[in-house]
Amino acid sequence: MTETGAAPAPLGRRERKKAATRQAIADAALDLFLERGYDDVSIREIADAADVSTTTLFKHFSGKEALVFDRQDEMKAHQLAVVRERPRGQSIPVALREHALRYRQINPDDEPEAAAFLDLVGRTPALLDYQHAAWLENTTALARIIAEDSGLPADDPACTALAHFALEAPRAARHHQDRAEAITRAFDLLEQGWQSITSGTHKP
Amino acid sequence: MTETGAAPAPLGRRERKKAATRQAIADAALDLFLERGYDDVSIREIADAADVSTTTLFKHFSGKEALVFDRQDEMKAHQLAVVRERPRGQSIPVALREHALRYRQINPDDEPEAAAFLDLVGRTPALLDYQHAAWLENTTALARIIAEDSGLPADDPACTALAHFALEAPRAARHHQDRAEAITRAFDLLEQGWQSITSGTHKP
DNA sequence: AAAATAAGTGCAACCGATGCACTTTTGAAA
DNA sequence: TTTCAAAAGTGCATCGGTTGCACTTATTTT
Repeated sequence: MTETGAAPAPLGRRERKKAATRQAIADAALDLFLERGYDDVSIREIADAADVSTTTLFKHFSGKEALVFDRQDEMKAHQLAVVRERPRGQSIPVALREHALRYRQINPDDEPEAAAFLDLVGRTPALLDYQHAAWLENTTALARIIAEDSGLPADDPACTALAHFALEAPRAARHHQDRAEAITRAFDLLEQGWQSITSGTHKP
Repeated sequence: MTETGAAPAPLGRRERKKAATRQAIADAALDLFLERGYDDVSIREIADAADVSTTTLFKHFSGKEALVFDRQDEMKAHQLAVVRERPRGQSIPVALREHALRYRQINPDDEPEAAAFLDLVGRTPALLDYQHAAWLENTTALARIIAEDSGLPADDPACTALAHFALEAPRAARHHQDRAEAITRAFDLLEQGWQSITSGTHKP
């Protein structure tokens, strides 16, 4: 009753509690994962650590992988923003390339949390797959942006192809020692092809 | 006692029985899958139908998906062969494109079994993912062929990128009504890019 | 105050998969 | 032939992820 303030947003007590529970679960999960590795932590353990039942856990998260990528939505939005707000004159493939390269460049001394997180994902195949699948969900949105930008029809298959390949580029570079260079070369291929398609060749 | 012949190949009784068991399992699995759908058939049912234990089943197949793609090895080999034995003068991307297009063109009236199989795979996400992963395992081999053919170093990232993207092309075309056209356009992008890379830039 | 809503609980169960100890078959050596 | 070791197969128990169901709370609405 005496609690007056603390209601800046239109969030009822209920929704706040829900959010808190969700956060508690995600935090507990990430702690355990970082400490012992993804595969060596069970759902039951996480639920115990967060002091909820496994049933409750699965009402908040669609699966085990989703516990790790709690904020994947933000990353996806960020990726699209990078393309939309790219410097004038910069091509879309280049913007995507820069984004891909930047993502891999986090300094362990600078951002230890982010580094540990990336490491966790990087050494867990299940997480790599999940992340990549989520990544690809941006294909359609990205294709639309490309189409708008180049004046092609919104459903032009070439736009989808470029979007898909660009999102796939980091994976294509996976097995090379120098990943950054491999990514660059993959994007070179795409950019050259894209130039040919959008400029010349159409009508001889 | 009266069984005299029937040992033309260097296959002992043992290996024949093993192969028979494996085949029985795969057949039972495919029958059930086609009849009721992949997700609605359990491993235990398949094992029962083939009259073996689940333990035995898993000694023959690495997982549930592997029951469906019993002959994936042949398909992979075939794919590489298509590239190696392509008509003189035909580029590698074109050979891959033709192969990709041909794979999708099976006439239900002509090859009902193959059609039913493709349909089963096509409507089961788990199987699509598994198939695609197996598909991508050809990336390295394909990259090597591309490198040899174009005189680039065997580990040139551009070759890996082209191989990866080409294998990815069918997926990029997934959401278009006219899949064949979408695949063609995706390969156009790759081919143009590849030409630019291999013709120009080498040594000015 | 009562009814409607939604969070959370507890439990049992299913499914894919694995490990272990055990029996049977089979190929070949003794 | 007898014997022996490897390999195939079995049975069972168990694990971890996931879901369904019936049930108790807490909060919101009427």
